[in-house]
Parts: sequence; structure tokens; C-alpha cells
Amino acid sequence: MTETVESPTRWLDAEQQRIWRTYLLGAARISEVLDADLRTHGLDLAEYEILVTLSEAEDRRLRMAELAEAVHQSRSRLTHTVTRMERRGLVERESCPDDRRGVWAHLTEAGMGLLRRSAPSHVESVRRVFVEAVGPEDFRAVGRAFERVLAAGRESAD
Amino acid sequence: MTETVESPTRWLDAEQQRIWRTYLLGAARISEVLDADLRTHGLDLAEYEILVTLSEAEDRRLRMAELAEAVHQSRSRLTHTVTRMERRGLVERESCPDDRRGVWAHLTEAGMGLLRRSAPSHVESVRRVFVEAVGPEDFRAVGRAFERVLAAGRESAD
DNA sequence: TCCAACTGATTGAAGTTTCAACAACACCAT
DNA sequence: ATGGTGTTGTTGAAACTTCAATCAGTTGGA
Repeated sequence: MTETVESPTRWLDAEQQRIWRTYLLGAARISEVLDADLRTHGLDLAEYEILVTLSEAEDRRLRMAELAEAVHQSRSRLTHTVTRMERRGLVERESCPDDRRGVWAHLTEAGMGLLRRSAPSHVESVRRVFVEAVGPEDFRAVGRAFERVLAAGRESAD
Repeated sequence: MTETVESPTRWLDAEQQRIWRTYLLGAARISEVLDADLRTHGLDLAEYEILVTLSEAEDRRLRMAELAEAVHQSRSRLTHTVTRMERRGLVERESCPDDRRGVWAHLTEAGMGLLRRSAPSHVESVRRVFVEAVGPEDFRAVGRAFERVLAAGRESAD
């Protein structure tokens, strides 16, 4: 018979807890600022990322599934979001010839134009609220830290 | 006549861009993991934070506005969230005697119980996906970094 | 006292995301 | 070729958040 012993919870110590909460608040603040900035162009961060990702893709188009992956949205959410963006003329759907299930999301000229107009102030906000607030040293450490978070995720998903 | 000279956009260099995107993806991954974990208890991160915040408050209760501030939610959102949590018996509203506009959100025994049950695996998730994935050195740097983000926000809000 | 301005919290509608179910298609072994 | 299995993307309803309007109560000045 197997005896089940409940392993005691390893709580976070005071410093870890403080850092964790600081992270939560800081991250919230960052997206607040960026959202406020993008809202002046009628965009939110998720939509902006879609525009950026498409603008860098070959022929400015990507399959829905690839796009969803790249911007970290569920497919369902992306379907709805793209539908709205399509209504505004920012992207358009094209069926792709080689896989008839597939759909391309294609960045329109209007979408590209909006991206170009909104990018400068967005980048400025990222700089102000994050890059320059933090300073080069710790900024690079943040890069390493989140790289590890992602790497740990990839490892455990094998 | 004032001549308006458009200052050229200072784009992010390649490394800054890479770090920024790594951060966005990593942050998304963190909340994904935490949400998945809390969902097994029927909670999301926002609700969990409400439970924690109330559990630490005097008499396990807080005015709606204070609570909203502490968990970084709009008042309206908090009203709706607390209404749902009240339906589930996790918190209850009490009118406070000294300011008759005011409402206390009070953590119930049931709410406290759910917090106690969900805390261990939540903490374990935070450890796994963040604290231990990152390592002590960079973890502290993250603490400094986001502390600066918050400090910069406070300064510009004066 | 009375009024104007402000604060605390809620409301309901509109907008967005999530969730489960589904339809169409591709892939593959038989 | 056929049927099972997995994939792609969509759909509609439910759940949640946002937004503007609103109500009730407080505060301070005339």
C-alpha cells in the first residue's frame, strides 16, 4: 500500500513575495500605459501586435493559426478580432490555394498606414515606461529572465 | 510663428526589440500557467488577488474603492466581480456605518477556505514558472526593474 | 440652512473573450 | 478508394470587462 504524504507547501519568503507583487503591479502599469497610448489610434495592444506581425510576414500575410501562435491568442479570439479588424478595413481574409481549410489574414494598405501612424508614439511609450525607466543593466536581466521563463515552458512541454 | 519640427522616432535597436518581445511572450506565458492552475479551483488571477488582499486586511474587509486600488481593477469591474463572488459565497457586502455611501467587501469563511485550498498549488506554480525558472540573481533584477517602472509612474503623476 | 461640487458605488448596454460544438478539409493506413 | 483521425477555422452563447450615466451621500462655502 502506498502511503500518500502531503508535501508541505514551500511558501515564498518575504523578498520573493515582494518581488512577485512588484512584478504584477509593474506589468499591469506597463500595459495600462501602452493601451492608453494606442487607444488614441483606436487600437489595443493585441491588435497592434497583429499589425506588426503581419507587416513583417512575407507578402504581409499569415495563416490564422500561425498568426494566433505569434501573437499568443486563441484561435477563436483571433477569428473574432480579425473579423472586427476586417470590418475596419485593416486586414482582409484570403483563402489560400494549397490548403482549402486555410485562411490568410492579409494586411491592407490602410492597416499598414495605421501601423505607421501609431508606431512612433507606441515605441516612445515603450521606451518611457519600460526601457528607460529600467536602465540598460536590469533591462538586459529582464530579457534573460523571461527568456528562461519561455525556455522552461518549452522544456516541460516535451 | 512657431515652427513645428517633428522629432524623428527613436526606434528600439535589435536587442531592445528582442527583449521587449521576450517580455511580452513571457508575461503572457506566466499568466497562462497561473490561470490554468487557478481554474482548477474555479478562480482566475484577479479573483485570487481579491481573496489574498482581503485575507490580509484588518477584519478581512476593505472598502470597495480601497480594494479596487489594491488589486488594480476599475471600480466598475470590481463591483461586477464582487457581485459574482458574493453569489458564490466567497465574500459578502456590508454597509459601513461611518460613511453611508461606503461598502465593505468582507471575506467569508468559505472564501478563506477556498483561498487556503488554492494557495499551495498557486504558490507552487509561481515558483515553477517564474521564481525557479529565472534564478535568484536575475529574479532580484526583475524586482528592481519593475520597482523602477512603478517609481517612474509615481513621479510622472505628480 | 442650502446649494453646488465631489466621492463612492452601482447599473445596464455595448464590446470583448472564452468555451464547447461544429463543419470542412487533409492525412494516412489499410 | 475508404474510413478513421487530426487539423483549421468558425460559430453562437455565456461570461467577463468597459464605458457612460446615474443615484445616494458627503463636504464646504455663501
